[in-house]
Amino acid sequence: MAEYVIENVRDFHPEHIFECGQCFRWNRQDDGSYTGTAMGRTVNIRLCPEGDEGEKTCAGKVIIKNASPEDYEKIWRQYLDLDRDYGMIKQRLSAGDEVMENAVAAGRGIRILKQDLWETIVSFIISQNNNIPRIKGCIEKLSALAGERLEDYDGQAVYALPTVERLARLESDDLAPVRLGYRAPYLIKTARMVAEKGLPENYEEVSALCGVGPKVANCITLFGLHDLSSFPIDVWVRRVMNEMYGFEEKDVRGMAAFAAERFGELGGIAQQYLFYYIRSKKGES
DNA sequence: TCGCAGGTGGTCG
DNA sequence: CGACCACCTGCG
Repeated sequence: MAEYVIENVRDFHPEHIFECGQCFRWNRQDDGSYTGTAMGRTVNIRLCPEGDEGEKTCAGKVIIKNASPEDYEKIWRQYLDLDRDYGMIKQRLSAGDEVMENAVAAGRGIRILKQDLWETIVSFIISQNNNIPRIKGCIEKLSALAGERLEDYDGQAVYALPTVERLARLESDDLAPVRLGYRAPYLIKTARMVAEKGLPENYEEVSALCGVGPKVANCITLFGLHDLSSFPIDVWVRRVMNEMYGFEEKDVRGMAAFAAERFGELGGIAQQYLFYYIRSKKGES
């Protein structure tokens, strides 16, 4: 199987990237690498740390299994956001902010993936009031039920997420095997809205979709529209803001205003460090 | 058993 | 507006 090797990558760690809550179709392998499907392709991604500081700074070679040089230039370079200087971003976020300094140290290899807009819409509608293993299961089942079959990987059948058109023609009952619960009608309604009016282009249009409130809308603008200033506030971020920045648990307005003021255009990236940080701390206890 | 998991839509006052 | 509250589902 073809491998593509990227030399001298910095600030990149598969575990941080694929476990920081931005995506649901990447799965950890025994060797610490991640296998996943995006943009119609299935690949495996791993980091080989290099140098004395390699492990600490997340620097080294990134190896993409099942990718050609053309795939890399056309897909993965953008998808993995490899042209952005995260070292600089981390420095700016950490300056004068001890909480963020620790968060950045915990999730130092995070990068914000440039995901497909429709995929983020479907994924984050499913994510509401739900847990990550079940979200992943739902997305897999939904793809197997109504998605296009892609090239097999490792002898396994792989399916794309259902298209807007396909989903728009289905009824909620058709999705019963996916076990989406009350989210099934949200998904169908949203697919019909998008089939009718096209994909949303800003926060307001994203918010108009069915099953999309402020939290999911911010996830979609951040991960699907690549607006890095978006700052999704979920239970975990509320927890960090409460425990580390001293906000009242329910003061979401105050948290949003603080994030806009403190993190500005980097709000979304800051959110990912905070999310990864608090979740990794919880895993320790 | 029952609360919880990356919230939202509907319905009150 | 803002504060409730029901809601599919599966797991500990």
